[in-house]
Amino acid sequence: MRIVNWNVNSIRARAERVGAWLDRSDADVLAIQELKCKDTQFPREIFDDRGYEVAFHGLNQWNGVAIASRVGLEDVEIGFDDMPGFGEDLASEARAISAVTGGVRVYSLYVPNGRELDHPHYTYKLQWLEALRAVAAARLAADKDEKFVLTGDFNIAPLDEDVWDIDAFAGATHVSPPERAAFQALLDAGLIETTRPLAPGPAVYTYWDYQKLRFPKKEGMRIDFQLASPALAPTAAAAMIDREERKGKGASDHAPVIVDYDV
DNA sequence: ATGACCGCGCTACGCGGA
Repeated sequence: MRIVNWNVNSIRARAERVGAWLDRSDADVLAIQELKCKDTQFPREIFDDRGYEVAFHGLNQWNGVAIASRVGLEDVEIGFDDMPGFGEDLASEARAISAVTGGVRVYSLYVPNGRELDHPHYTYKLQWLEALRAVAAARLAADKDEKFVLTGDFNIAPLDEDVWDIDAFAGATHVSPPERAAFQALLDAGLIETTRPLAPGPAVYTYWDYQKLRFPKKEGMRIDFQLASPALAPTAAAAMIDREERKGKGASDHAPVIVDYDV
C-alpha cells in the first residue's frame, strides 16, 4: 500500500496539479496538509472523479487537512485527544485528521509553525507535539500491534543535514533543541520514521522556499515525515520524495513524500 | 532548464508561511 503525505499549500490553487499528480502517482492513500479552505469550499470532485474517498477538515483560509484513499476510509477522527488550541480563545485549529484505510490508521498532520522562538505560537507548537506524543503512546499502550502512521508536515528539521545551511538557521524555529526534542520524543514513544532510512540524506529535502531561488539552488529543508507504529514500520519497503512535482509554474513549496508498505 | 515568493480575503495590502 502506497501512503503519501503532501503539503499542497492550497487545495483550490493546486486542484488541477493534485489531480494530475494522482493520475500518475499510484497512491493508495494521500494525506494532505494546508488546504487553505473551509469545508464548504473543498474541491472534492478531484477525488470523486478518480475513485478516491475523501475526508477533510477546514475551518478558514489557514491550515486544513484531508485524507483521500482508494482502499476504503472508515472511522474518521477530527483532531486528537487534548489537542491544544491557539489564540485568545484557544480555539482549536484544523491541523489533524485521521482515518482507518486499508487496515492502517493514517493521520494527516500539520504541526504549528512556531513563527519565532519567543512567540506564543512556539509554545503552542511544543504543547501540540507533546499532546500528539501522548496520543501515540496511549495507542501503543492499548495495542502494541496496531498499525498506524503519523504523516504530514512536522515543521521540524531533526538533523543539521535536514537544512541546506545550519548556520543560516541560528536562532530560528524548526531546528531548535526543544523542537528536536519534541520530535525525538515521538520516536522514544516507539514510533519509527520510515522515510529517512529508505531515502537517506544529506541534501534530501521535502520543502523549498519560493523565495531566493531556493529550489534551483537545491536549498531546501526536510520537514515532512511518516512516523509509523512498530507493527507497520518493518513493512516499509521503499520511500521517495517526488521533487519533480516541485518543478514548474504552480507547484506547491512542498513535495509529495511517498512510502510503500507491504500491507 | 527547476529561475529571482505565494495564497488568501469585506479587491488591497497585511498576514502567514519556514
